[in-house]
Amino acid sequence: MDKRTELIEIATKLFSERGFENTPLSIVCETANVSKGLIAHHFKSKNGLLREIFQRTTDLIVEMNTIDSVSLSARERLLQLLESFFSQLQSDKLFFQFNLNMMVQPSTREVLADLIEERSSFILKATRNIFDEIDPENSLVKSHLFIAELDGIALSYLGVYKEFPLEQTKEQLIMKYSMI
Amino acid sequence: MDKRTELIEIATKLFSERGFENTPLSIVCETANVSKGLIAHHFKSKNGLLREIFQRTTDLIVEMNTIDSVSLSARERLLQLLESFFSQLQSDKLFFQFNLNMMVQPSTREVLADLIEERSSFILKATRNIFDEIDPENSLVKSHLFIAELDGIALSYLGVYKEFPLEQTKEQLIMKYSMI
DNA sequence: TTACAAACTGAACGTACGTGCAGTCAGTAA
DNA sequence: TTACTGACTGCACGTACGTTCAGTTTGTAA
Repeated sequence: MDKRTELIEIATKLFSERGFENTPLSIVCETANVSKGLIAHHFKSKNGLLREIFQRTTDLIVEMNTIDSVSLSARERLLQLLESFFSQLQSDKLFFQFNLNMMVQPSTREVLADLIEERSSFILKATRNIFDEIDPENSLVKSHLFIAELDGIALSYLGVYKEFPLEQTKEQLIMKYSMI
Repeated sequence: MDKRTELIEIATKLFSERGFENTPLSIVCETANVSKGLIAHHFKSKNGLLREIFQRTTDLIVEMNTIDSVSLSARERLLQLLESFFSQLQSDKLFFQFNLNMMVQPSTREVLADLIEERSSFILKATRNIFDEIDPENSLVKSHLFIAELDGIALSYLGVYKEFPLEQTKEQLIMKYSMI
């Protein structure tokens, strides 16, 4: 594999597991069997590497939210969104760990400010598209609440509550949003 | 004021604003006008300082959740909990910033593992007490969902969405949980 | 084969940071 | 006054880490 993309994959994993600040480049290099110089060459700096990784995860999110927006009712799209959220949450904890990390930590938030802004406004717009069809009057609040709900679930499931009942929560939510 | 508690207050603020890893002791000392040695003397280490701060915020949470649990119906307690959550969220952003930070960042999570466990199990138990009275069958799932909802709102309001409609969200939630 | 660019190495530099420690100073009990 | 304790200082040590850069290798087009 391309050393460049290999570096990105390895750094993504390490940054997710250990946090950005707590992952020295030396460990990234060790794991990838490259020299520090190569990272400078490809990404200019540690921050540069981070920004590229974050951008890639944004691309992934955008992709997930745009493939299927055709010819489905709002409720169907909502349920599909829930499905993909929960399956992603189960299959790729690190993905959420990474994103939560970046959003919450002040130092990374600064580095990524513009990219975070871009991503979150996209997510809000996509969600609002759905709720506009369901309850145009309150679509803004309901979108925010929906997003917050999912983020909160990820937060609880990821680290705080080891015994978080993911399956039952999913059922609850699907029930709730089926009757909307 | 006591230098010790002054140090705790200053460090709390700085850790909240800048994150733990990104706040060298030198800055804490500069702000408090003390030497590094004093921190070692009182708290043994930077981690020691962090643990004491975290413990104090836990005490605060416990206090908030226990004063009023007498002679009110479950629904009333739930609404009261919502009230105090939202008023706290508006008046003390840093409090939530700090706690989210500690929960999400892998390195601090490790340092605080036992304290986090202790705190979160307390919160779950307190919340479950309420939902046991409302819907014993699903009290576990509903408690988790409730907690996640609030955490998610804090997360959105705090940093990701500058224009988060806090007032309307509060109204929505109060409405929803009044009809429970 | 030559020439040039991109990939990549390795070592060195500078510095930022947590910890340890010897020592000063203030308060207090005998 | 003496002796003891805890608050507190200031410096220095060690080291971990990001960046830089001169130089080497690899790939590729002419």
